Amino acid sequence: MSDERRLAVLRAIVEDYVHTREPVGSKALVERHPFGVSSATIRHDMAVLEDEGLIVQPHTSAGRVPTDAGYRLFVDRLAEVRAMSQPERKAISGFLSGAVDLDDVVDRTVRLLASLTQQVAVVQYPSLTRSTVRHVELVPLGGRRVLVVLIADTGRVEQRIVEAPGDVDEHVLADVRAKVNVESAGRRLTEASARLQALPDQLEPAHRDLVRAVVRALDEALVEEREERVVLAGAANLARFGPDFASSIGPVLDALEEHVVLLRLLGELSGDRSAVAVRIGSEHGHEGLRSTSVVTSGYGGADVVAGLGVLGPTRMDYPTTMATVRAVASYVSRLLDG
Amino acid sequence: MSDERRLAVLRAIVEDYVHTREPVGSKALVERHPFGVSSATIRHDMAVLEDEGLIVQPHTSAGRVPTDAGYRLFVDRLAEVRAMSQPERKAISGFLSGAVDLDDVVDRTVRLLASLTQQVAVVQYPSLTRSTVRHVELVPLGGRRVLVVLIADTGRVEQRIVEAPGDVDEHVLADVRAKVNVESAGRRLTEASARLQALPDQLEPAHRDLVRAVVRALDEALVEEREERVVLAGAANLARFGPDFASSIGPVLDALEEHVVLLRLLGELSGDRSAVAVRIGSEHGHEGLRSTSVVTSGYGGADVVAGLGVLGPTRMDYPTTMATVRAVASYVSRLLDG
DNA sequence: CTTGGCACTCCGGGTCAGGGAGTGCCAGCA
DNA sequence: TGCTGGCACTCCCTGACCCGGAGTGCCAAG
Repeated sequence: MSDERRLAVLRAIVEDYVHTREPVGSKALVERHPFGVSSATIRHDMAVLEDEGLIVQPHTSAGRVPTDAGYRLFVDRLAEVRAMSQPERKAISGFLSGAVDLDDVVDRTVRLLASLTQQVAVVQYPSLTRSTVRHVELVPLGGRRVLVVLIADTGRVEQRIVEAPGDVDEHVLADVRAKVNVESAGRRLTEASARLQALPDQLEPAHRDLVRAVVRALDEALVEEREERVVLAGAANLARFGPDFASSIGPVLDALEEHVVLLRLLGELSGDRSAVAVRIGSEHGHEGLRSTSVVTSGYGGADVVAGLGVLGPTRMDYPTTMATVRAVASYVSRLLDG
Repeated sequence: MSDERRLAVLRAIVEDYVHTREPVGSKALVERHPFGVSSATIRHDMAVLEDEGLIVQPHTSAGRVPTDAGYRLFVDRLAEVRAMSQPERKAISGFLSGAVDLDDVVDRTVRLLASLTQQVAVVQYPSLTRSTVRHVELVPLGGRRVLVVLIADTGRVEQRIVEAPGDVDEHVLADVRAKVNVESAGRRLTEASARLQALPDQLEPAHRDLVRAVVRALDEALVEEREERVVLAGAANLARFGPDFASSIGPVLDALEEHVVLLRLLGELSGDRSAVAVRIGSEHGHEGLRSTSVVTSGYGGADVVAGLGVLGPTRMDYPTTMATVRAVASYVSRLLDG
């Protein structure tokens, strides 16, 4: 039994199905691919592939369609990741390099991904946890209110307004600002958080409550990560996935609105975070995303800080999509490093 | 010709159609509504209403469906705006009052609107142009880079990083900061912008370039308004609008992603900006939104600064939707004022 | 102005038959 | 052992057809 040909058949089925969107039969297969054997032989191979759970037929006497497991095998062993052409690379770097600030980078990235892949794109904001504190600024807003601004080295800015226990004195605040910066500037966020915890006790009792309030606000921004923002684009492409997808569109939109779900998808990157990861159909535990696949990659320079990716039908062009995601991730990383 | 009854018929058709989602015929109409006349009479009225362009029949020998003009008349003259019940009001204010900052207010508002109306909700961030400057902060980031932070009285914060012509001196920066604040704090943004333009010339030539860079950054944030952000939620509800809506879902998602379109919808508020406005079907010029209606209202306290609203099928429950939008807008306004 | 009656239209669902695509199996062959 | 052509079978899809129901427009009479 030619193990090799069977895999070639699987690959052909995946490719044809992605292309035609219709179950592919043995006859059509031998016509389009030079296997050098007859359709009967292919039928035999198909029967075996079906036994192995890699393909199914929607009805008796219909062509075959890949299962999630089939796509998985295709991705793991059969797909040659397509290389991007020179013009494509030019277009990507050109479009991204026009960005003026971090928000703009994220915005352009997500739109670029959506339009290149014609799927739904998701980009996570560079996470705070892995980056370092560049500066902390405290701005008196009058009365007892103080604006706390945290600037990370990724260019990300977080702000909180805190209510001090009593009226805020300019000079005291300047003093606190200096001390907070000494403890946190240049350090990893988690480390900064730890050092700040000890800060109130080192100061005069009269200022402790103010410092506690400030530290609490910083801590929220530093540790809680609750502001793990994601941006998405290309939701309209869902409608282009075809009529067979129409029934899933509601649940998928639902899932897309739950940013927690998206963050989980982006966060669960295996081993090498900067590699492209693919999760197919039911592989990600979410019910509403059963008929979709997600192609993700980490990005953000040497120390990978966030994820981006696209979501499309399980019946997607994996090689091209993976190539695009990888290329975009690498360009964004380069951009943020520089 | 009983003009009055004809309008009652129109109202009944709208209400029944919204409820059943199916063309409504003369017979079903007299069964459900106590007109006190026979179906033949109603048929006559319907023929007239059709002549007037208020209703149409999808095919010969089908029931009638309201046209955009029919809905328009319904909204303008026939709909009693439903009052919200006490528990509903409680729920709204309760949910909104838990917000911790401006982002949170906007976020909660849009989600609340979406879940109350089961439609797509849109909320515009309070606009900068109408508000005043609370404070401008300049933070040296080391080397030639300066972070410019603009705080508006709405709680909104804008930041820009500028590249100074040369290395930045702490004291010079403090001086510039003080001068900038004198010129801008407490003033309308447009006014602040104007005054800042003149600032560079009043300073020592050595600092002019730095000041110019800072002023340019502020001006971007102040005048360009390019950051007119909108947030939306409930896109998944599009799938619930029914199968007859399925074909429009793609174009609508497209339109939703073009924030410019949404801003236009929210911005075009007539006369009394705090009143509820309704735009039906083709009334808003956008092709992709032909089968949707938009219910909007301004919000943001005495000086209305932004818009919010919902988007749903033209076949929507206008009275309830309008009541909800009005209630939410008024609660958010109260919240931001306090 | 309203009403009952009537003829007419058209949609939607149900049935039915035929063609096509695809399958599984088998016997024969290299 | 593996490949092949042949064959019978299954099932979907399409189009044709028919029928019932809901709805309409019109009309003549109250």
